[in-house]
Amino acid sequence: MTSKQEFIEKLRNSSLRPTKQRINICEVLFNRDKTFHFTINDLFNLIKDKTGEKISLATVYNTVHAFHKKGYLKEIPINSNQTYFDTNVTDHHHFFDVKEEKLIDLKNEDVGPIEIQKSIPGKKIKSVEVLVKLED
Amino acid sequence: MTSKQEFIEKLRNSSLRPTKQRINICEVLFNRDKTFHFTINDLFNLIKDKTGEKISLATVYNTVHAFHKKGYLKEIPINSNQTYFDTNVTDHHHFFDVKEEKLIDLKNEDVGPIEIQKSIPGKKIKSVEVLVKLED
DNA sequence: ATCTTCTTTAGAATAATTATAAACAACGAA
DNA sequence: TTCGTTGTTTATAATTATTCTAAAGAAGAT
Repeated sequence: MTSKQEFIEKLRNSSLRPTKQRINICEVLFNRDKTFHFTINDLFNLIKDKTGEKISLATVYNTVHAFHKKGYLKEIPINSNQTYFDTNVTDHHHFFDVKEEKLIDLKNEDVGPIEIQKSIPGKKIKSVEVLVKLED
Repeated sequence: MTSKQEFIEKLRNSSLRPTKQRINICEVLFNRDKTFHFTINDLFNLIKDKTGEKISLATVYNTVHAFHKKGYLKEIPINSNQTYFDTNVTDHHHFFDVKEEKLIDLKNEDVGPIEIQKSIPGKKIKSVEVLVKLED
């Protein structure tokens, strides 16, 4: 359980003004034990349900993008009609159950180290992500 | 160089009627040495340029989806505004240049072996794909 | 307090994709 | 070949996720 005050500090330290909306989003996203996969729409509905306060969809987009940019959220690379985000920003990978359209976390120790032996001049590696598709 | 006749047979064998449009798409997609990454829009423009015949965007969508379903195309799992497809349906990995929105193939030997040490009961691994995002 | 800057917001704009339904083309049987 | 059936193409409309806009509001600094 993280206190509201800690979220406020975290936001300030990130040059993000601690608004009511951002604090609410923090509570929904980061007051959790387990990692959390979500879409913008999931989050939008959860905020209404959990905080009882209304928020604009645009603000959810703005905030998620801001958090993503600051490295507090990670985008999960799967093709879907909606973009998925993950509160677990540590290097880790995913199973994707194709039939059930469900994401499952892979702990880092579940996947051996990945060596990339090719490089592109002028570019550096930003992330290395594995998607393991599952079938029955 | 694959002949038009071979495409016609391939289509028939897949219970897809060999229409002029589908054959044109086959020529653009599969008459190649190297693997080919594309979006629907890329393909739509290429068909106009290469065959000189007009085609409806809806037909390109229909056909790409049909080919994907039959396993002749693979969807590349990146989050982008557009969906990318690949004519190389074998397991392989990709660089994605985030700035230029460009995909680059990684040969299998460019990536060390990937060990997945977790399994989900009742499910088996269908594919293991690595996406390496690049930045400047 | 006041001024500046950042943030929220509703709604409009954009853009990829999917749905619709009428015209058309391929197929198979007679 | 001709006819009837079924599958396909097409233009266009509809849908949907996301981004943009510009005005109102809130936070921070002086």
